Amino acid sequence: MNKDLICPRFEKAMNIISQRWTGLIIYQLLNGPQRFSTIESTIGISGRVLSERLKDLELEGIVKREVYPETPVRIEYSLTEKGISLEPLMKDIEIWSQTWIEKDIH
Amino acid sequence: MNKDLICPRFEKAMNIISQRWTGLIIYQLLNGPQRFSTIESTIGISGRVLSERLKDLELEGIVKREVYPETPVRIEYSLTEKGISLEPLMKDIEIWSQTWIEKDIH
DNA sequence: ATAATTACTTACATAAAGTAACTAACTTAC
DNA sequence: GTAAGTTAGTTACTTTATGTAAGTAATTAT
Repeated sequence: MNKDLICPRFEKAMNIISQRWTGLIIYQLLNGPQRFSTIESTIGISGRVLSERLKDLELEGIVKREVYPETPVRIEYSLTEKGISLEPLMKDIEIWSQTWIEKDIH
Repeated sequence: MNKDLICPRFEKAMNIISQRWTGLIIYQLLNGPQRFSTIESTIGISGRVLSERLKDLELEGIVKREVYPETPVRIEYSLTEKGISLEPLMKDIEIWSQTWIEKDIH
């Protein structure tokens, strides 16, 4: 009885973006390549879930992982072209939040 | 040690949008007012969670609930001005999905 | 030898979501 | 008038996701 089905591609995109933490990780990586511990402390995600999310995002082709064998090892996460293509979307959320979300919300 | 903190308003907005099902509910309501059972079957959410989400979205001022005392009762959910203001964002996700998500993904 | 660093992983606890049956209020069919 | 149907939920219970805190591997510094 439901006339208008939801486009599966839209649904897939929404599932990626709307997974907990994913948006903040991508937003954070728009500032340039970053290491695990930086992302972890900046957005306040647990290491367990960050590790999981970065793997998923790598599989989706949104995030790229690079190893620099220094001491201690440095691993940098950055956005691929596909990841960077999400920037306008992130900016939209930013702009929306500035209009519709109150200043004093914690 | 983390220079760039995340803007709390952005974070709040992201938390709303990125909560599971929220995006699809809003997207669905862009087609106009709809009743509980229609949303439920169109996006494939469980009644338990839909009920919860609609309450949250009403509290956020994004969704409006209206009762029509017919038989059986008709209750329509629709977007407020704040809700409608999310349309450009939804369209961006739609456009992004058309470029970056494969056709044959289920 | 001990401690420190980074990028994880593991085991366990808690919170969120899915499932399916149930309810309230009313109407229509038998 | 009793049973069955309708919508918009709720409730109890199960499964899945996330949080927490400790542990690991590789390497260097003290």
